[in-house]
Amino acid sequence: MTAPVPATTEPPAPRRSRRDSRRPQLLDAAARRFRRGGYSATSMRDIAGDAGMLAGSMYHHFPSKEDLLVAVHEEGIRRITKAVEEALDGVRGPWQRLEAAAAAHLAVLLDGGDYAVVVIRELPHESAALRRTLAPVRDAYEDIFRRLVDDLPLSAATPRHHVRLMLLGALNWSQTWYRPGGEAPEAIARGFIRLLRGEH
Amino acid sequence: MTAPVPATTEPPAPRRSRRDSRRPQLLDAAARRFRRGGYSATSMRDIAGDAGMLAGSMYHHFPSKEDLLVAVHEEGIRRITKAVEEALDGVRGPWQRLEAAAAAHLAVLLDGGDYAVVVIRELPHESAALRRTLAPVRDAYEDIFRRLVDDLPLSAATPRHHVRLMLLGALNWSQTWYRPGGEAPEAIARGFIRLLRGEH
DNA sequence: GTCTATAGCAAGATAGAC
DNA sequence: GTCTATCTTGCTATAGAC
Repeated sequence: MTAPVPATTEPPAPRRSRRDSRRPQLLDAAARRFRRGGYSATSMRDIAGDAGMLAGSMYHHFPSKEDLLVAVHEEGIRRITKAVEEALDGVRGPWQRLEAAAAAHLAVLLDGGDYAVVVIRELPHESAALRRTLAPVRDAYEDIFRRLVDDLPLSAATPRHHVRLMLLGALNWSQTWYRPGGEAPEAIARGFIRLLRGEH
Repeated sequence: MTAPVPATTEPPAPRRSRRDSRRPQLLDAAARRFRRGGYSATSMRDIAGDAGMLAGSMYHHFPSKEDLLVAVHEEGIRRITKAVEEALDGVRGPWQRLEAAAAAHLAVLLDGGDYAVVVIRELPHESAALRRTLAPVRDAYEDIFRRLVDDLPLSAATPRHHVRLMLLGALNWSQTWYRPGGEAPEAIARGFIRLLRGEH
């Protein structure tokens, strides 16, 4: 038996019932549907059907459709934050760090599945719960990029918020034109950073 | 009386009944609602109410909700194309032309009302009719920027599609963070173009 | 934990009076 | 051209059997 050590990694993880085994599948199905059709156009029947159950059964796992959206958002932000922080680990040089973060952001957004796309595209105007609960978490994520841009060696006259907004806008918009099999996320990120550095 | 000259400007304009006077108001209301709440979450009753009529009455003007969305898109693309072409008129110098187009695009998107926002954000995954009918028109609009980027004096090694995608992505994404009263669209466009030119 | 069954409601759309 | 009234369908969510 493992002694009750003070856990530093792996936070307590909200205690749910012993075997809420279908919850991840429901969340996956929801993320996929929300991505493809949007939140409003997706029905609980759609999601339940994808997970192999009937609509009524979902309410054992999630109390409402809105809670489902919040859960997808939480998971999406968790994944994208983790990916970016891991990509930054050990990288030195301000431009190199910005490029690493951009590449990781893009990789999760374009190849990392449905959660991140929902976070980026399904804006919180859908739900008041989303705004209240998740706006701070989103802001915390954007702060990573704010700090990376602050570290760049730019002239004092260059408005740094333009750099951040331009890069994040270009990255986030990419999910509208990207098609799997095209240019790799790392290549796109490298290209965008090169342009920002004025190399052309 | 005007003789039936072969019209070159002002295309025939789909003949509707003599006094379809409420149609513009309905279209305005729809654009506003689609922008704020999204297409799926907006009901015909919402739109009709905003225009001061009941839901059933709308069907005298538009045969379906989807037709309403298509009409909003058409009008939005028309406005944004017109604004950019007018902004380009008489401007010389490849970077100056790109900046003028970017500023006009941004001005319509941020201060120009609801139509353009719907065009940009309410992507055609909503409706098969949108994809078929309007994808070519959207592509034609993007071609304006493709040509402007082709005219830039860049080294042969610079991938020009990165320039176009980065700029349009940054511009289109701006409607997620822009707040009226902040930096003017022209200033944002100028800042983005300066970054692309490598001036920092 | 999933099912059947259904309550309760709002949606898009139509018919016909005025 | 707008109204009233309504049809039909689909939705979220709940209750209770198994």
